[in-house]
Amino acid sequence: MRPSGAARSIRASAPVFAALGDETRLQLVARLCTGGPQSIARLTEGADVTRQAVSKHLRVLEGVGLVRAGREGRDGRETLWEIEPRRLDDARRALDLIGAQWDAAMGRLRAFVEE
Amino acid sequence: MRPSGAARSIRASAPVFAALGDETRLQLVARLCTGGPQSIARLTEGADVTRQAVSKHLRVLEGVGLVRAGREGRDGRETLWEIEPRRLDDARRALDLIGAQWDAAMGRLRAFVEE
DNA sequence: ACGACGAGCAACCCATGGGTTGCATTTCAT
DNA sequence: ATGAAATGCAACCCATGGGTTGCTCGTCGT
Repeated sequence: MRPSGAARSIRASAPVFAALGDETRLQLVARLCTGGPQSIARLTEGADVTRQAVSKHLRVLEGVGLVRAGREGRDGRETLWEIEPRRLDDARRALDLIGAQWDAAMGRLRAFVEE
Repeated sequence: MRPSGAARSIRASAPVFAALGDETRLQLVARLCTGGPQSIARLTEGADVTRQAVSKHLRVLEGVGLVRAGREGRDGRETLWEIEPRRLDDARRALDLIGAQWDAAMGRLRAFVEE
């Protein structure tokens, strides 16, 4: 992959990091991972903010594709939200890419010094 | 590691994600990885913002430990900024942790279904 | 049919954040 | 010594973001 492609791919994942950058939101995705699909009401207990705040955060996470409003549970009034693990992988890959570039740079440096 | 420990560790890395969540900042760390330690002036070319903006962003990155103001170059007036790759690893580990919890949850689900 | 539950919508508050401009400071080159 | 380069500091602007409250709406249980 050409560096410019990598750079584009990295820049593109900034919104995902931004979404993960809020403590409440990060906690939400963590809970959705451990606890599986959950309703807003259930997510609100344990979060120290209002249900509305949780709702907003879910919309943000949905906006960057980290979370999805799944099919409703058997209870018609509640909606179950679930993680979209692929997006999580994307973010991880971006970090891997950056780290790899760094490692490559270190390798070049060592090669240069030992030359 | 107990789940509560993992949760704490995950929450703690929210600021790092927040720092990476800005496109300009993410680009900065990418460039610092590929290009090695660089001065503010050099980083400013190629970034479509003011030198002051770049400076501020570097402070932010420094605040979360993603970047360090290294020893000055041979030119006494310029300061070289370099990546702190350990912090990058921390962030990656946090994502791994979340992903692992998800995978474990999926494993439990499959086990339950196939039971 | 009525009350409780889950959730959406809208308005509002205010702090933070990204960005800029202007000026001061140190260091280097000539 | 004088000017240019690299940076810091400070004030300011304004948009966004996280949070709340109040109300409405659909749905379920009884």
